[in-house]
Amino acid sequence: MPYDLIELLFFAYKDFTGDPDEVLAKFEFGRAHHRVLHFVERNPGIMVTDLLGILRITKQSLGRVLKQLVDAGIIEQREGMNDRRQRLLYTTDRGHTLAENLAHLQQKRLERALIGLPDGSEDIVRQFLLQMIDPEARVDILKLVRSPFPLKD
Amino acid sequence: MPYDLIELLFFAYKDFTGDPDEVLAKFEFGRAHHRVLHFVERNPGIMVTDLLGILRITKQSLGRVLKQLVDAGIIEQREGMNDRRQRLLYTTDRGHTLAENLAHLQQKRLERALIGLPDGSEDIVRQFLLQMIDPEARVDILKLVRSPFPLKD
DNA sequence: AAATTTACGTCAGTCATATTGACTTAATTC
DNA sequence: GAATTAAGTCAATATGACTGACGTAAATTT
Repeated sequence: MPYDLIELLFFAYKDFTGDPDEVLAKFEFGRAHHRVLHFVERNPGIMVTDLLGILRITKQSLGRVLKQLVDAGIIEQREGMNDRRQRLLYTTDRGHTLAENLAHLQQKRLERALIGLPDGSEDIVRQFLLQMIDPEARVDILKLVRSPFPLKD
Repeated sequence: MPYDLIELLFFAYKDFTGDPDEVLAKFEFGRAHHRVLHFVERNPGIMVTDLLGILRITKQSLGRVLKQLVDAGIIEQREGMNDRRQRLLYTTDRGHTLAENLAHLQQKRLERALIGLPDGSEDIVRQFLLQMIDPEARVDILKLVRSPFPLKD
């Protein structure tokens, strides 16, 4: 039925990722770096394996991007206290600042998109987006995003 | 403010494009082919130049993908009647069928995502997505998507 | 204590999609 | 006739992903 929503989502997502892209380009980083930075920022001390699981990419794909972020002083690796095989990931101060800047751009766009919509629209959009996700993945993603509202699943 | 929406949108979009990806893989096509096919299907007889404008990619990027679609009998090129320089693009019967299949998958997912939401939610989502798009681009995109509802702006 | 598994990293090669810049051909417009 | 436009092409490059294989150290299981 809703044919136009396909296209609106396509263009909306394009602009949504476009804001960070401009900033990242100055650092010679791409979207892959953004994703890594974002999820490390949101999950300080995350294991490499778990990050791979979230991003659903291979170790090799992550490798290069992560190395560049570490070399640039954006992300820091610390040995696990319990398990010394682990290289737990944290953002540095610089990394934290960059991550906040990027998130801010996207939050601003989301806020602007909600302006003028009826009360409760944010929750409707939240619910909509959750239900766009494969049902099996929703529980895991809900834990990850720590959504501020009770979402009936 | 809404931090979780960033991540929900990320995962939602991933699954949204995931459905077509599986089908396209059987044809040895990728997402680039899908985008071209989609907009040709929706705008039969579109000029190459206009398609480039919609997708915002370069002629060279389009070139390879378009050639593969033409070779596979998915898209057809016809000389413009008024202007013989033009190679107007149309889907073939096969292309039309494939495009419908792919759109259907995405429509189904959108419909499922709207289930259980209050009346009027589809319009709220539509408005939200439109407002996620850069303001300057909205008018052009509205013409393109031919949205079934009057969108205030 | 030995064997297995896990966490992480790396080497090598490949593919898809995009880019920039330069150039050509044919047709249309001024 | 000159300039512009529509489309295509050549060449080189970059990003971000993949597969497959292998290595090392640490933890866990047997």
